[in-house]
Amino acid sequence: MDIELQLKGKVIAAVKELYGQEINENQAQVQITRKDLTGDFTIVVFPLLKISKKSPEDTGNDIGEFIKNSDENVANYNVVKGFLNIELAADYWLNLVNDIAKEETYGYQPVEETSPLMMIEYSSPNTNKPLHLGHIRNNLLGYSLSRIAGANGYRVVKTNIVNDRGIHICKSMLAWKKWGEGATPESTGIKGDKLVGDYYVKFDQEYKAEIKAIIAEKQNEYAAISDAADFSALYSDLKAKKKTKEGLNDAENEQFKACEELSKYAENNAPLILEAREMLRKWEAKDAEVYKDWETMNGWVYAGFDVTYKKLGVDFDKIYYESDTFTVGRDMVLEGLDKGLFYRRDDNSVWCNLADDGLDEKLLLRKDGTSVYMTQDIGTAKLRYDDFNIDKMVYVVGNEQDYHFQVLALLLDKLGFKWGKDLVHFSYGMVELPEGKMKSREGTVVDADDLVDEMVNTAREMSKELGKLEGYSEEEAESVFRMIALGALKYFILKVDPRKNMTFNPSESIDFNGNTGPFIQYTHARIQSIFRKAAEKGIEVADQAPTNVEIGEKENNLIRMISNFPNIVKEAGKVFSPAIIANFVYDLAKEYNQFYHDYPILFEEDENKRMMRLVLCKTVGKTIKNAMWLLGVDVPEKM
RNA sequence: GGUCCAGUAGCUCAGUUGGAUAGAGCAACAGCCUUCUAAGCUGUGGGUCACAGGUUCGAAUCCUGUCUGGAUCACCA
Repeated sequence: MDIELQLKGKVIAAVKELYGQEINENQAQVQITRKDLTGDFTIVVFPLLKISKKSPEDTGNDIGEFIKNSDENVANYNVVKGFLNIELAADYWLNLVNDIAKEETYGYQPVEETSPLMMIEYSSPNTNKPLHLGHIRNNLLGYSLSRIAGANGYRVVKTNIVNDRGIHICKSMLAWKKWGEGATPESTGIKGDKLVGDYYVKFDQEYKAEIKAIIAEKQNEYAAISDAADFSALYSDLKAKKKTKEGLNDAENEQFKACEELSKYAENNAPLILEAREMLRKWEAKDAEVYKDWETMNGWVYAGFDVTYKKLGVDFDKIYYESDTFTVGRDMVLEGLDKGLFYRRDDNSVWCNLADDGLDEKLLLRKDGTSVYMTQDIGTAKLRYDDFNIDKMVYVVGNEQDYHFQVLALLLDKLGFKWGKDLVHFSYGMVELPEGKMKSREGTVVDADDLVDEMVNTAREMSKELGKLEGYSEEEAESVFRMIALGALKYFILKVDPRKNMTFNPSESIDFNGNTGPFIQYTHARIQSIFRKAAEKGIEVADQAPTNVEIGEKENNLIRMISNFPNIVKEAGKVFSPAIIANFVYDLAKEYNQFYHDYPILFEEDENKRMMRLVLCKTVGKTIKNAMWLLGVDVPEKM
């Protein structure tokens, strides 16, 4: 029974009884009372003044009196300005605590065989680079969302699409072939994904050098810029100026065009890129040698990714590889072409016209018949649809892909996927450094493994300094350090509204005090400590609280907060936001710590009060644990 | 240029189905451990909610315009 709804009903009944008018639910506004005022729920009477034809105060008093007389849960009321504050009886709250105390999975809805199935795609790495901070946000969001969806009654399949194919892999492979001298993760002791990433960087460096050389050689063929001393400086100046309001004048425009043309020529004709493209062609033709190298290098990368995923505590139920899906996508597109959904241009490329939906034309197959990004996503969708009976598909992908997913939804719908039209692109913001975006060229990328390791080290140092893990074995202590480190990192990332860009300052390490994961974990550990002490003292904690006790202000606040948890879970599931859970559990922990500070628990002399507080502590602890679980964060018994 | 997203304290962020005096944390300063874990608690200072209009009993929240930042509009993925 939802007390808010019940009060709403009372308001509607009161207005009918007192003023003889039917009002709808929106006019009966019930909200939680501000903390600094007396009361539990507040009814806003302003919308009712036109009906009552009385002052706000009189209207409030009328309705308050009516509700007090007709609802046994209501103990009192008061009216401040146009706000009617309702106070509920202590019994009501204590019964609520006892209800909550009975439920082990408090806040979660049950999942059955017949529950709808939600597939959540996240992570989706390329196999040419190790995972970095941006991927961490993606992974943590995806993982948390999968748990939130589960708590909202969905069967969940966590999935990952690995972009293991394409020119980027060939670049790494080529550099390794040329300069690697047979290096392997074993021979160098370097983690597989890092090793492959190093060769990707190596390729880029050499490629840039070649481009520069070509530009130097060909610059004099472009009249507008032939006498420029520094090509790259000129080009970037022009680019910058083009973005300003002033724009470029005619002469500068000529120069700009020449720059663009020349750099494009150089980029497309550097020997290295030509070689890489040749390699991609060979791969598509299943050339034995290229294929073998590709499998080897990808194998290294997967081994490296597995380590990182494990470190982060995320996993998948089903992994797809683009190398398996892109041909399926091509077939789907060709099928769509037969059905007249798409069309072929003179140059043999295949397109879809989305003008009716307010969008552009979109390329689906290149003129040489090969797949693009979109083709691959269509193929992946097909395979997934064959494998699972998907009711809802969620893609956790950065907001830079907003347009892509808008198009994908339309295409999948046209191709007849029932979940296509309302697939969810869970679009999250970028992680930025104080100076702006992370740039691999400038070495400002924050590596995922390094970051986690650093956090664990900090947690270890801090814990040892505080010396609170006496009696724990080395192993047990290590697992607590890891729990705290990950708690700090995960909470730091998940507490921010996912849609927004967020800033991460690597020079200021992630905090362990204040609004942080460890603060919440600490609160949980504190609660468990009380129960250890209770056991020592021989106090047995009952399952249910006695109901014939008074409750204080902070106790009342706590009960109100935990009773709201199921609503928070629903809301988080509805709008796909772990941040809502994170902010809730922080407020709860903060409130609990105040209670803990101000109220004696084990030292309370009144036995009934003591038991009531103990049961309350138990429900708070459980709520914290369940909320943190939804974020993918474990809570320790001791820290 | 078109489209989308954002702008709240020195910094990082909450708060948007319109509601009361806009909240936390960090940083600064001042307190609280001979009772349950001080990774805690209490207090002080810090705000033109980007700007200008509008809608109304009431706007950080909704609408319009402007400014600023970001993303996107590829035969890259």
